[in-house]
Amino acid sequence: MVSTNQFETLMVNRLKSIFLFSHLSETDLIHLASIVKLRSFNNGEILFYEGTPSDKLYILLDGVLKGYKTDMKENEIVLHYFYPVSLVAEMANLHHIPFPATAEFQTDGNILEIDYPIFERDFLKNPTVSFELIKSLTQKLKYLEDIITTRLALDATSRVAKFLYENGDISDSTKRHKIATILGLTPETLSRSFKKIKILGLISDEGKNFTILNREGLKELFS
Amino acid sequence: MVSTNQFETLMVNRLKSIFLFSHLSETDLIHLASIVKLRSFNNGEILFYEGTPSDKLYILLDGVLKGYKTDMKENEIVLHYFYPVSLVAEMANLHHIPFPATAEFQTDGNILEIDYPIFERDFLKNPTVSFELIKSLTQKLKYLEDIITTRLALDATSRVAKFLYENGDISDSTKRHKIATILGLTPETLSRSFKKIKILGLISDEGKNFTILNREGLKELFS
DNA sequence: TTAGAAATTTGATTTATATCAATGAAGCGG
DNA sequence: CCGCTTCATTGATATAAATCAAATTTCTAA
Repeated sequence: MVSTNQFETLMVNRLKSIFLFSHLSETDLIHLASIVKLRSFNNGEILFYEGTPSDKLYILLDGVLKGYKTDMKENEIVLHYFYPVSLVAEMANLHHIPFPATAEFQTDGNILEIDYPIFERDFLKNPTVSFELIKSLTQKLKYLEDIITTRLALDATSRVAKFLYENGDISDSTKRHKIATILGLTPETLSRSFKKIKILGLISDEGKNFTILNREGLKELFS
Repeated sequence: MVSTNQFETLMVNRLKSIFLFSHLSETDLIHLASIVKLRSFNNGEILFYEGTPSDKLYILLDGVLKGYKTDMKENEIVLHYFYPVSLVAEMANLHHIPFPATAEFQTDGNILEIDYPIFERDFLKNPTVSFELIKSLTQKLKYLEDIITTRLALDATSRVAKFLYENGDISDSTKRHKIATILGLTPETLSRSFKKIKILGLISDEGKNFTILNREGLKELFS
């Protein structure tokens, strides 16, 4: 069996490999190691629910996490898919407010859970930490801006055109249902929009896969 | 006529009174004063347009500024009303991307314009500056989250109920048209929603002013 | 390889809200 | 105080996308 010290060393090394902590001193890392916990989740498990008070800061180390809100008809509004390594919902911590959305694992994954009050007191003033935090926050602002642009300013077909323009050939293997959720559409509407774009000659489909025939034409549809 | 030094002193004092810079050293303030410019705007003037490259950081000192995007039918999607003292669109600067929205003055006002590249190089690492920046960014994230919750997850009547719940009696003098814009509704729909809520007995109107009769009832409508 | 399940497409209908049109009420300058 | 302009309300209609219901295609596992 390994001793506490060995655990500590392992954790310190793991922490050092995370962008947010890469510039911390050895002393800081050891202190940090004492306030974090590694947790594993299975596909489908919930990390936290919308409205839950937040006193933990989460960093996604492995797996894919979906952040979503639920509307009046119990439909999911997907805000974001998180891929490792990301800070999750740090805004809630910083403002001491409940989590604004639900986070659900889409694959098996691992989370680094940090005791937030202590982290705030001892690490938030650190320039590298705050700089990385700023980067993460602005990235999230960009995502939300984009959701607003896409979902409030564009109609169904324009949203699909934008998606194709931005995600190109990646969409091949992605389930239509998932694309529909990302775009805030029903699968039926998505299908009809794909058809319109096909008729315009901007894409063609061989079987299940799309080929983009006219990328600039797609852009025309949403801008 | 005042000398350069007197101008500098005036500017330094003005800067010191801004939360973001209140903890800077005298040396820093003098340096900062050399990269800022004070600009006045009239009601209706545009500070920047959506899509314009951003190399200035703006701080709103006086007046009210409206941030909005434009949808496919040329409708405004109001993202935010800025009141002094606020950072404006810092996200664009931090990520070196074009402004994501248009900013238009709703009253006469004053802006402090900062040369961003120099500011980033010389001030962004300052712990107080970055801390205030984090606060401002998280505040904006909250606004955007709220827009998404309101505009994507709630129907018209629920949005109005939420607005009444959160803004209470303030709405008295506010033009219906402005409320409608904030909620992303047409004045007609807003009027019909008010009527529904009136029939439910949650509010009453004497002439132009509303009285909230059942605040908890309002909450029930949107949660 | 094939049967059954799941995903996608297509068509018909419904729904919420925008739009269009008209009327009524309130605020304002003379 | 009056007429004019702006704002708010009400009613009728249009529209985009959701929902409901099949039909068809694709995937999967025996």
